[in-house]
Amino acid sequence: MVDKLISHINGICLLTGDEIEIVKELVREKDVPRKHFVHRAGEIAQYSAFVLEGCLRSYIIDQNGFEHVLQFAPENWWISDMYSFVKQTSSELNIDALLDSKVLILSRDCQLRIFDRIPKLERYFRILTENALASSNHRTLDYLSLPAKVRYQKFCDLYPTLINTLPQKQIASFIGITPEFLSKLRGERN
Amino acid sequence: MVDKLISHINGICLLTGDEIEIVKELVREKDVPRKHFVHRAGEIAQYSAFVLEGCLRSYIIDQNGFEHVLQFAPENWWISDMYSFVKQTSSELNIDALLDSKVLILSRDCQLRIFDRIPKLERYFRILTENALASSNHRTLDYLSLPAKVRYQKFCDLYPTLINTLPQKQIASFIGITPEFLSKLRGERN
DNA sequence: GTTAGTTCTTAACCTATATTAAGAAAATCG
DNA sequence: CGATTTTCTTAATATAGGTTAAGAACTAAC
Repeated sequence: MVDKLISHINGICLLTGDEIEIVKELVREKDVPRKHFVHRAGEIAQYSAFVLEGCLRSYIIDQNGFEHVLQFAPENWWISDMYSFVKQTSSELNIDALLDSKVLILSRDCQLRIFDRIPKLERYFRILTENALASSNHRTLDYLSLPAKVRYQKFCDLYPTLINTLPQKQIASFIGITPEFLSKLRGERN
Repeated sequence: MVDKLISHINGICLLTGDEIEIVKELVREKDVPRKHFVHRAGEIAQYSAFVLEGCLRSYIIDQNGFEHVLQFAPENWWISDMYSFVKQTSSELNIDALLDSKVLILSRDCQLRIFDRIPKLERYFRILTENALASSNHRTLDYLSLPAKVRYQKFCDLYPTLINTLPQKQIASFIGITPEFLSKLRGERN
């Protein structure tokens, strides 16, 4: 199963046989059944997770007890609380599985140490982070400038797979509206 | 003036004398008077800018002609259209100066080439990008979970300098409300 | 220092989206 | 399979924040 990560890395920068071995030793495989947590608010994020199967999500719970989804992570995505993972401070995010999932976990410690041994991996993560930032910026702009209906349409275009596998209320939460309002939008002709 | 960038880099990973020389050759200093552009929507973002003095901003103009601020860049910040800069696709953002400013510009080309010569700089940008993503995530969560008034208070706490130097309408745009509504919020007791 | 352009404030009115509630449909689990 | 929980829909009502407009307060430019 680790091969899935290796080929993801190879898609960005080619690893030698030795380097592949090192990577294999650093990550640990883990099953995450639906509704089980990978990380909880209040803790420091020690790990980043690469999704082999299934789908995870990160979200906060606000003062009124409502959940707000920051990220979905289907197959081949990394997920963590970036803020806590990078600054090693207490986290506000929860990360759990929306479907029965299988992940690889990598600790921040290992990650930083590996950057010195395999600079290619620093490049790999630099590129992933750049892409994530670019997407995040896009999402912010959509938020600032588009009404909910258009944000929903864009979500459907961008993540057609998720539309069919995830409950609508999760998607409503991601685009920043209530499930009731999303249901209403969907009910409207065209 | 380039020294300002050098010490910013040194704050994250120490450069040798030789490396400093290389950096100095790669960037170009540029004056940007208030209201002048560093980058325009429709073009591909060739450059990222490091602000030496003054303050820049990136923003989109929506279908109704309204501006929405994605980022402010006061002294010692980098600014670019990350999406366009990374993917080398046509940009939707404008970047201009809110105050008379002085910047250093670095092309994507140079940046990528320098990563091979000075891996330390790949690390520098990897770390900056991680931090930017962590902040961006935070902003998204605030957006999803907090009312405008609280977002404004957090902005004041986070960027006390900007509150005094920038017009309120720019700040309203950044936190995602109209200037009229911000004025109303500020008028309310406590 | 006058003029012209911005920015800020206030207030009346409007709208997108939230809230509440209750039933229908679907998914999960024993 | 039936029972229970979760999700989805619909509709009535409520509200945060937008729109419009007009005057006041700044700022910049000559």
